[in-house]
Amino acid sequence: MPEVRTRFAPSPTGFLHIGGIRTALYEFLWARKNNGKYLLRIEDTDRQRLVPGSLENIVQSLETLRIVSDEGPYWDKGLKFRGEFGPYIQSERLPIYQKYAQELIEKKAAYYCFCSSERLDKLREEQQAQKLPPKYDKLCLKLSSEEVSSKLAAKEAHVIRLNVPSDRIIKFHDHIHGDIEIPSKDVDDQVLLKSDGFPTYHLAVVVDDYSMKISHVIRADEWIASTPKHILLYEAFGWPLPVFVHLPAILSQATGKKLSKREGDVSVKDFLDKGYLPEALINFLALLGWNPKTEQEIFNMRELVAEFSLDKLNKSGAVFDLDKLDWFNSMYIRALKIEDLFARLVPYLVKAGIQTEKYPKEFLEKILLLEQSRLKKLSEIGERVKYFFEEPQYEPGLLCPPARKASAGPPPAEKKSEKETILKNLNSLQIFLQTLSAEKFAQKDIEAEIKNFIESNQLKTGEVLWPLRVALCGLEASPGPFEIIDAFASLPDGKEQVLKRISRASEMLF
RNA sequence: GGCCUCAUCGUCUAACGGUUAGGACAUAGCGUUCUCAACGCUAGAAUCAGGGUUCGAUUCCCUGUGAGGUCACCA
Repeated sequence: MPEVRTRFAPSPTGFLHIGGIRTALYEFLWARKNNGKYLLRIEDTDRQRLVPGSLENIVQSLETLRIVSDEGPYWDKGLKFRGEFGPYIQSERLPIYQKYAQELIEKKAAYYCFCSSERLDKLREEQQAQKLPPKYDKLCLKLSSEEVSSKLAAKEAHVIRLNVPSDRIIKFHDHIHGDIEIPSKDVDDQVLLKSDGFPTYHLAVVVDDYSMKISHVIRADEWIASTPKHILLYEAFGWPLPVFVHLPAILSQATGKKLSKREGDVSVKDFLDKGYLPEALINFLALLGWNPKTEQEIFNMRELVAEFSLDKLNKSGAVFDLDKLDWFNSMYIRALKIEDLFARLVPYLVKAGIQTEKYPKEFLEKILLLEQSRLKKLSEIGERVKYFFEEPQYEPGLLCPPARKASAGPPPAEKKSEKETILKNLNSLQIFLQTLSAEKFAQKDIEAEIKNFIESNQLKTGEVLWPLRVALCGLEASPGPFEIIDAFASLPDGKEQVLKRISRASEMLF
């Protein structure tokens, strides 16, 4: 069995998008699983669509996600290359493609075409008007060799086209879909070498996959329709076929169609910026089109390598479900150790305008820990912990706890007396807390102290804790008051801040 | 339109031709609880349709329907 060699071959036409990542992931996993090689190759043969910076984005996105290539470009304070089958950028391999294109001409598997784009457009229009599938009419195939030579000598613009026979059934085997047959009459005489001397995808991919000894061509299933062209090329060259693995598409939640760049926010960078962890993204994507046939859902990269198999790949397209991604993300956020949580979250605090350097690390760690199990995305942190850094703004009415749902029957209690109770509780709590030393504000003490206070004064828990909590954070939903006080306690003026917020709440109610 | 591919809860998906069609996300309810989150329990929710083959089809075959992909000097 030859060495397993896979490749991910994106075009630098923009940010790497999420579907590409899944393809790259499967290629990577399959190579690792078989102790083979996974390589990255850049397919930049379309000069018009090149987007500056996208090559760097692709390379860096893959590295962030730990999909590390054995050969191809990588980033190390600049773009570098490794591997013995280079160059790994197609625009640097032009002579190779031209040589092979010549070979195809000689073998009569391809021919020169001098047709203008105007003629091709017109031809296409006519065919469409007659409801025929648009195809090149092989006009230039009728040219004599003398005519071709003189046109070439006159430097007429030309391309090289694949000469597709009209009467064949082209068969190939796909690892996921099984045998696929496509009549050659439905296959166009594809341009292989463009008039600018660059190859099209079809020539370049076949030449490179062969030259780089690729054993498994794993790619999106939108390529199935053009695979017959590739088969014809392999045959013409007399090269052995790689294993084809056409992956089902990732579908948009909104449209049910193939996820596309036009829908926005599908680039890896967007997800990373929003605060999705690379591990969560990988885990989620791995399960979109593949599953281990067990009930395990959480996989790290090592486990994925161990479990991955091409046989467990799915046939049908999978909808990209953001809710499920959010769930994976929150699972991974919760699993983070405090140092890691701190390192990943602080940049988002900074982004939210919080001057983190002004606060003790212990304080910041405590508030991050408070939110750890509540976050779906890292980017949510700023808004959630804002109240620690500025006076919370809220309506006085929020200080009164909402009626319990259980007591649906009787009309809401008289607001006024409730308000008075809350005010009274807040005031006596204030006095009580003043008598406590600042050290007692740490959680294990403050919880006991306040609970004791409630009990000895025969107060209702909800009528003390709710207003206290709202006074501290100004939010309907938040972590518990003891935890919030505990966080404040790691500030030099923590006690004062807590008391100040309580007295402010009292004033609002008064 | 031609060609190709696909079809199990809303979503991701399990199920040697024999299961009360399983799990997860989401949703709802309950419990815990000062609120939220987390956690625990519970509920509803699916085999696209019609024909075969078979003692028996989610599973195999055919037809239909639906969805997606593709038909460039783009990848």
